[in-house]
Amino acid sequence: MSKNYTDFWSEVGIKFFEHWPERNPIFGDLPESEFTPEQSTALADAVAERKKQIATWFRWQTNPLRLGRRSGIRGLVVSLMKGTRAPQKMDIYSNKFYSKKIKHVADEAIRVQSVTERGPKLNKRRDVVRQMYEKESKEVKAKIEKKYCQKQGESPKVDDTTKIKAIHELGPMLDRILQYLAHITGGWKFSVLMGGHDPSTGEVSVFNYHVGELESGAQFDQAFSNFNSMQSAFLSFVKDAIAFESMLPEEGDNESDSDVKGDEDSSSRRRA
DNA sequence: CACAAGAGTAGTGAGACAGC
DNA sequence: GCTGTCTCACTACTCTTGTG
Repeated sequence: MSKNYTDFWSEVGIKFFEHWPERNPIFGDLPESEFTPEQSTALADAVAERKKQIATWFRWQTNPLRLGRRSGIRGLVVSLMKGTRAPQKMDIYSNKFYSKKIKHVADEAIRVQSVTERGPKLNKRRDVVRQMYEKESKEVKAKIEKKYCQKQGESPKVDDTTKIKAIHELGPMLDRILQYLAHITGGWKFSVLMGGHDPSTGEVSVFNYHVGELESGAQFDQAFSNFNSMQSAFLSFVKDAIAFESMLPEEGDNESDSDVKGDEDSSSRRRA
């Protein structure tokens, strides 16, 4: 996945500084030939800093997390595929203690140092969290450490709202995936049967999705005369499978995390 | 094959903004 | 006014690729 971006960043840098020369905001109209060595160094540092900022901005613009927020479909795909980075100890510490004891310290630091920009403010808060965590007692650190270890192997929790949203977006999501698969397989056709408990109705629902059609426009479900009976058989299968699953013992998540809410409740497991 | 370098990802809280 | 989304700068981490 790694690519050589050296030329790209050089080009971006050239274009950017053509439009917005870094020396303008620092030294105004003073020509470069009149710079002192210190000013030249300061300018070089500012340019390097600006390049870093541009790279960060570019990465943010192409960050799937951000893109995922834009549309439900992509967002869902991203949310299904995410998970390569577990929350860090600092994240857990902040999450747990921010409002209780970090916020007022951070606010005070921001006020004293007259930080006004959003970026530097965020950095200050992160800095305060880091410093406070370092000064924390062994007990607190041990707690955070324990939680951190738990989070590493933990699957994301899914509540009913998430499930309903995911079910509603199955069609468009599958469409994107299957269209892509059809493309890279050189035109394979797909028929997907899916079903399960639908929290929005409380019933077991089944859906079908197809890629590929005949000259008449008919997809597999229309082209195959017995498709309805096939779907009925699948519905029965799903119901039986759900009934079987409900007889299995609950998965051990006994080391319950009192902070985690919205866990799947037992009523939603008693399916149709 | 081991290592280094660089690219990509996920997350943080606040504030701005849009839409209802 | 409320709610949800986007943006900001930065870092720790993972993943991929290049090099010796």
